[in-house]
Amino acid sequence: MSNTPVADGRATSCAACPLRQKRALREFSADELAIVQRMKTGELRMKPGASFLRQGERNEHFYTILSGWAFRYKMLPDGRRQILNYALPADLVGLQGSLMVEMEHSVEALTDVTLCAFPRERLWTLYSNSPSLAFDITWLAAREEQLVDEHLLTLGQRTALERTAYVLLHLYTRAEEVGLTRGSDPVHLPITQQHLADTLGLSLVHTNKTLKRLHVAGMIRWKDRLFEVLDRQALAAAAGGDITRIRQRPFI
Amino acid sequence: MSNTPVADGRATSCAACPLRQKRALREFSADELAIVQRMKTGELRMKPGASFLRQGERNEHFYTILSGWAFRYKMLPDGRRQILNYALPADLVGLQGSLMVEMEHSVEALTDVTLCAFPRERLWTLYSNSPSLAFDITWLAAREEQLVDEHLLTLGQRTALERTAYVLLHLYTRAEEVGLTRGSDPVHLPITQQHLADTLGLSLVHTNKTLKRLHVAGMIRWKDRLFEVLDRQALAAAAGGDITRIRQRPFI
DNA sequence: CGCTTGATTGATGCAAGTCAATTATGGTGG
DNA sequence: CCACCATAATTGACTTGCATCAATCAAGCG
Repeated sequence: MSNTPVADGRATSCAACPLRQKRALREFSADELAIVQRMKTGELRMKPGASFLRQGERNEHFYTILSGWAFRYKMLPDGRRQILNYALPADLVGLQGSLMVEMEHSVEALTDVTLCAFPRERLWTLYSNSPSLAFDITWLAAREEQLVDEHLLTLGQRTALERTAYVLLHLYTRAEEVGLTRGSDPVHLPITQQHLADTLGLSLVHTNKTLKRLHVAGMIRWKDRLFEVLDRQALAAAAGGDITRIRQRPFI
Repeated sequence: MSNTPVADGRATSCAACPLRQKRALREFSADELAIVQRMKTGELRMKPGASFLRQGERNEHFYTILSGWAFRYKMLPDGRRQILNYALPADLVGLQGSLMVEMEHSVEALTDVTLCAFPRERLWTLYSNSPSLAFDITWLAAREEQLVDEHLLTLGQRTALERTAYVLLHLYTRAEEVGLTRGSDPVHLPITQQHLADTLGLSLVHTNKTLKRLHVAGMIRWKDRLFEVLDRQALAAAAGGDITRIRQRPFI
């Protein structure tokens, strides 16, 4: 198999994928690159607020996030919403809907999002042609579950203050991991307090008051979508332990 | 490859695996059966209360539950415990610990448990030799995440009464799926109210009082480890929607 | 028979929810 | 340029769902 970049009308060739540069992501062989390239059908752009995967619907593609932020969520019939997790660049979304009959959650864009699309049928081809990539996909699924496990511990056992500290530190750390911190500290955190409340399982008002406590204590600054950790030690302590970091990770 | 059952000192041959009978589980080809058989190193028996996979430790095996109940949980340094999910026959546990460096949660037996053990290195062999089984493993990982997602919605958004109704209905349904209902109705539910409280993220006392409400309303009966759904309609309504059932599922 | 584990119940307190009003802030059309 | 509107953040007053504390009861069991 050739390692020549495939030239085709698509926006980006996988060999030139900007995500490949990231230190946190594992290297691909030329073979693997070619397989992913052949599986990719194109790119998709989403506007903030667009739900591109919806609970109850069958989805024909799954996606890797090339750029932007999104979030996975579930809703109850009466409108209560629980945000399950956030999806950042290099994260895989919609895999569940490709394996099962239909999606059991929805995914919505928070910023302009660029997605790399793979048709669900070709997942099977990938499993037949590349055990290593199949392994990576399982790894990503297991990693996602691990994050949800941690979130579950947070909602079930931590107090409002601990929860808030934990989730903020978690988001900050993940943004760092994929190089979303410009320069030193502040990250662009494209969520409202309502999103945070729906993540924490708290009311909007109480979320606001808890944030204020963290702010007054000098641990964080969050203004105009810019988020800054001022005292990581203290924030980690308030969260009840630091965040589990991932060394090297695969992505498709 | 032969479809003759492999005779070797092990307790059960995979071809004769009692779980194969279950309607809910997908059929295996002779090839697949042989591969699983070769991967299996033996069986393990656990006593109630034994934690056979532990948070922070590296585990050399992952397991399929052949019989019995177990639960996955995480703990905070100060002892607070969150039960993430329960593991019933045909469920896979410890996969995460085989993919990642170490376990991020623990698993403890609730009853006598028989496990089918697979060494972590052979997972790679399986991915190389059987795309279909690799696919099944990913399916199981995605399914587990789906269950945790639902649980997260429950803890984040549902009230104590809704939570309790939901989790009980969930457990009952899953027990049904793998044929744990003897005769018609009552299931052996091998958990204490403390387990349930740690699952729901509620205090023991409040869990007890909420159970009583469901009992008084004539929806459930739970006495001496025997659990019965008396009014499924009402219980589902109290839970805020019925449980997502799975038609056909794979297992390893 | 006393010990331990689990279930049950009442009294009291507090963390978080709800209600309601006010203050930015930015967009937009007259 | 400004009046108008919608979205988001903030704050105070009041309410409540769930936690905590503290007994009591029931059942197995060595």
